[in-house]
Amino acid sequence: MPISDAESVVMDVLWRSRVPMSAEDVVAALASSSDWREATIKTLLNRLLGKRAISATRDGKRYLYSARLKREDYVHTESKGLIDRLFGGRVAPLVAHFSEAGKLSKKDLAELRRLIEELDNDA
Amino acid sequence: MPISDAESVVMDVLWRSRVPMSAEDVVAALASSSDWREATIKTLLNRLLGKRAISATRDGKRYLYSARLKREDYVHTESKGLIDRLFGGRVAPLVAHFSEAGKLSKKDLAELRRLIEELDNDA
DNA sequence: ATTGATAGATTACAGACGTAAATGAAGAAG
DNA sequence: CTTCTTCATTTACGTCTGTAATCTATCAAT
Repeated sequence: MPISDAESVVMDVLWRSRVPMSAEDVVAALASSSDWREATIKTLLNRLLGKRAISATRDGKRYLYSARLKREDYVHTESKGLIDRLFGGRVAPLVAHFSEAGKLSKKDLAELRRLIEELDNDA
Repeated sequence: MPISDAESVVMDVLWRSRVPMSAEDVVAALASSSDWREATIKTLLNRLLGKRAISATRDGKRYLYSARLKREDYVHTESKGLIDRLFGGRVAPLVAHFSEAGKLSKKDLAELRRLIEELDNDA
């Protein structure tokens, strides 16, 4: 089952914490960046449980939630999906697209150069 | 308004044709790659009209549809959205991700090398 | 003019999503 | 033991999506 946009925001909170979090913790973590009511966040936690993207272990009265889906896997699925749909499944055309749109920063450029070089050296 | 996945499949057909197409043409173009009923495609065309992503000009009995939203713009919105959400808004980390996952083909590598070189030369 | 075909417009309907309120159960307080 | 509090679970509800069927208007044929 795919993780929805709203759900992924909650996942982000859990991914950032290496420790299991209570619902209250999650609510607190999102207090500044979102204006979701607590009930909304509870719903999202439950849907994520249903999708088995997170797990919950009882801690007395409440539960502690932690990510079960790995961020890397999520990122990969999403990215591959987009690259398959829009760029024929290859990464270079995406980079070319951003290059042509003038959307490659100096930093990007430098990092890409370093990456390529590194790959060339070790292949 | 965002273009949905199903709608984008119809857009693809229109993007590929430099000529306006009738609904029947679109149905024909999708016959092999999808198993949508004609009614479904009509619905999608109408929704795209509603979103003003395509335009229709009467041609006797029927309409001829053509893309109004440019593919480049669509691709850019989608790609930027993903890169912002998952890679801090920069392209290089996405490439790094695929590199680490061992998902950069020889072809990708070569193309990236060429791209970087070209950008270096002209900057 | 009536009838049949055809293309577009309207309606349908279940599931996902964003957003949340209401309810229920279990522990804390008195 | 009864009551309050606090979580979690259930229910809600409008919109969007995927997927179509049906209705309607118009053009062609008789």
